[in-house]
Amino acid sequence: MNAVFRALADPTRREILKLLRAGPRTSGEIADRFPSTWATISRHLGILRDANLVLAERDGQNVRYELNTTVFQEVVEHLLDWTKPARRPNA
Amino acid sequence: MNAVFRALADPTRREILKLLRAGPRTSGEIADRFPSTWATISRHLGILRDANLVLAERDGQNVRYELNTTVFQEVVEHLLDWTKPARRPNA
DNA sequence: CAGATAATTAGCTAAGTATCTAATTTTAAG
DNA sequence: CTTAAAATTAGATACTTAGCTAATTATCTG
Repeated sequence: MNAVFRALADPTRREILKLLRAGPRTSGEIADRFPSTWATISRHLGILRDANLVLAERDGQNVRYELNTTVFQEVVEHLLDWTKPARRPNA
Repeated sequence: MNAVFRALADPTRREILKLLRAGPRTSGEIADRFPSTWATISRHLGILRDANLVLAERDGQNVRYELNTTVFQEVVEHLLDWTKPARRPNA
């Protein structure tokens, strides 16, 4: 879970995730949309992959990335927990 | 919103938030629970405060910190958006 | 296999951050 | 006003990370 939060801490990576909401994209398609180098974007994608926020699948010469919505759900549940007081009312 | 995600990226800060789920705590009470120095915890609290994840209120010699659940809700809604596909089904 | 395209990895640098100790502020009590 | 307790801020250092260029891997095509 630490990797997830660390991955979400970078604005470029959050933009990548936002882009992927529209559907799977190849590494190159994603890199085209950002001012950074392809290599830099590739590194970001690696971090998102390690955090399991995206899934990667090679398709010939291309690598296709897509959102892993399951992990998002987990993060949301994690945070929702924090909006409620803890079980024991020991405040 | 960037400050919020950056604040959540640190495990110590997430632990502090978890602790505050049980109710408001003073700076000293929080610092006691962690191996780091009081100064370090104070700095973490400042970051959480800047991100609006916690609210601080001075009470005599003490400063009382409490969760700002409103901001948590916002983060959750932010993430929930990402679990659904974007409006235009242009995948 | 050779060449081209897609993508990642390696190595480096600059900027950011977590932590510590020491100094400073703030409030309360004698 | 002086001392003490609570908390933050300042300054320094070690570590991490985002970004670049260059090199490398992987796949396809002729």
